[in-house]
Amino acid sequence: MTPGTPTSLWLIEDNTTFRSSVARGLERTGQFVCSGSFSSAEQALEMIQAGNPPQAVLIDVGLPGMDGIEAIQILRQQLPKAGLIVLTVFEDEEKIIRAICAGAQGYLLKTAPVSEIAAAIEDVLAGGSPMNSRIARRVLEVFSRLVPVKKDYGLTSREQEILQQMVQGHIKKEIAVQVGVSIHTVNTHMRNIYDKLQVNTVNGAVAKALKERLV
Amino acid sequence: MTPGTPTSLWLIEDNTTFRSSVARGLERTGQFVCSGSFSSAEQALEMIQAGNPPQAVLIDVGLPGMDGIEAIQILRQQLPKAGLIVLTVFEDEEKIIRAICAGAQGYLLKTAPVSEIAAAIEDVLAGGSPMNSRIARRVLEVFSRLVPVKKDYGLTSREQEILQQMVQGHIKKEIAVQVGVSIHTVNTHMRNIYDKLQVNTVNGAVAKALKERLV
DNA sequence: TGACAATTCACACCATCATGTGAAATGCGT
DNA sequence: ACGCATTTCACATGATGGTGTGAATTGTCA
Repeated sequence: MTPGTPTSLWLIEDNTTFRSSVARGLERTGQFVCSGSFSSAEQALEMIQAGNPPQAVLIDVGLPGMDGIEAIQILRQQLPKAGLIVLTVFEDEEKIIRAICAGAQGYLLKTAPVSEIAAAIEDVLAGGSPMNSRIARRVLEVFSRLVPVKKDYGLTSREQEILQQMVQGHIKKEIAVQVGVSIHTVNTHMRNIYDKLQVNTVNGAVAKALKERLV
Repeated sequence: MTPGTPTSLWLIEDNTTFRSSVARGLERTGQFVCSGSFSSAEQALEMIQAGNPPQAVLIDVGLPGMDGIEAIQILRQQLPKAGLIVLTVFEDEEKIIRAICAGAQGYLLKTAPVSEIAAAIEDVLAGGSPMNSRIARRVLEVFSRLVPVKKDYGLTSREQEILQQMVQGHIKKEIAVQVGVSIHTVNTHMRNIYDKLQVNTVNGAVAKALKERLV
């Protein structure tokens, strides 16, 4: 990046001291110019109307007033071309997930040094998604929970097939027709499934199947 | 990390030249010792039986023979305590996702310098998930598409509570005791839940609750 | 205060499920 | 050829679930 083309930034952060500190640190590199500095999301959103959009936005999700997640959603809509980086203390899993789903492209901790923040901004604008690795771990955990590794309870293919039908909300009678066997057979398979999964109700089996992605 | 406690590593990579190069580079730091160096996943899996498991594994997913994804799954099961880092060329999205779902905790490009690989290993063992930022971007994109939007079926708090109990595999009688109401009340709530979720069996409700993260 | 949602409880009927018990056919590997 | 797992089917009984119907209480909001 040549000194002649600094990247324009917005900072949204209620802690004025911290905000100024980051702004000064980033500007000192010569790579950035802070064209907006706001203590609330509302202020930043007003500024959008005035034009002159930034190339990247650093936003704290623990803001007073408007919910940080909501702010990210709106910024993503209003500034589709801008890089959007969340700068935060270590949040709970749910908040991280929601921020990502809202459209955040980077996720850094406030403890990150200015050099790391600067690198992250460039990274986001180059098509990457810099993330603190501990946050990344959380993301991957949730991610793989959505599609976890199949545990092996030794279910046979027929048992898996019937369990899958159960997960789809069908009752035994329907499954019998669907699979093409008698209801007695379905009954027997269900018993064996219960034994193998160590449950004793349909809902227990369905819950276990979905939680552990057995089907 | 003191020089007296090097981290034991396995490298699984079919390109012998590259593998040796990485091994030498990592050992030269004094932080690591390559206790295993394999050109196929099969070889590594055999070694597991012999005991002496590594603290971390670097694996290429573009291996000949056994599918790299499958290898990761088995390694994750057999070496649950080991850090598992994928070292690869830039793969297609589907492969990245599957590797992560299989249990990979880090995802680096083969072009990464040894210093970055070394840092990544330490990072994984410290509870992080270092990822190349371009790969992270791909993950976030899929992620934000994959995570279901929490639909609002207008379940009341009591209904949510009872649905949650159902998901845990309890039967109505048990729920009545647990929640502290009569079984008739549980019955009524379940009816309303069925109406709202548009299902008519427990397993249907449980399935919907888990699939759409209602509980 | 009156409308409305949420929560609670009750009875009854039939459907469905869980479980004990028994048995037969098939296929696979040793 | 023999054992073993898988899959199939059957009968029976008590427990549990699903649904129609009705009603009382509580709290909230207009």
